Amino acid sequence: MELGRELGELYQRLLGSFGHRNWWPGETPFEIMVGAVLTQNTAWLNVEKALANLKEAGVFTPAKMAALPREELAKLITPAGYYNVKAQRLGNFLALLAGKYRGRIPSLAKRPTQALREELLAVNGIGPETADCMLLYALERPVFVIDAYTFRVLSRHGLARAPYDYPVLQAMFMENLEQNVEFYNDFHAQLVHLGHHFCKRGKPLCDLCPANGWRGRP
DNA sequence: GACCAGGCACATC
DNA sequence: GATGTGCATGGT
Repeated sequence: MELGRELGELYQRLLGSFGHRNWWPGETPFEIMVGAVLTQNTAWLNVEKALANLKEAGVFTPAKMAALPREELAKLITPAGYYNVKAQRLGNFLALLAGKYRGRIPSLAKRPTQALREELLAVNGIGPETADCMLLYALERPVFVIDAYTFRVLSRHGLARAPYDYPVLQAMFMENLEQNVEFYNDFHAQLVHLGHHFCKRGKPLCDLCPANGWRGRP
């Protein structure tokens, strides 16, 4: 049984059930990158409040955010939780952006994917998921994003086993599927949607789960 | 009032 | 190298 085919069929079934998810919510690459940090272990609804605060305060540009005292930045992003940690992490990212790219996302976007990924991972506070969200959703690079939902859904569908291992799971997707930005974008979004609404602990298996009727065909 | 949410870094063994 | 812990708000 071929993994790529199985994953592809899972995607088709998700697409058929939910339609295109149209991710990532956010109007600019910068907004998506900031959102990627703010959403770390945090419900998106709270991230939206923090983003709205930044916009209302008129500081939602790389230069203005970088110039903001750390406590003021923390105050604005309070609704997103872990606000002290995240203010520091955003500061670290903004420092990379300002220091190496003159605060310009288009300059940063000229870097090749792997080099950029390593630069992002070198920022304290940007781990693999945050970096890959930035690469896929803000910069449109064909990088598959793994997260807690991905692992949960795959486990429940018998396609992955503990322990949670980011590189292993990522390779599962990228070595068995076509490396395509639109596809990766929507597939990950579908997995989050499924995990969020149906594939939860304490919930019965949804009709997309193998144990509840799904046998690998859409 | 518990439990969870689109992680990550760091301490400790 | 594996395991545990701090960070924090807001919705269900």
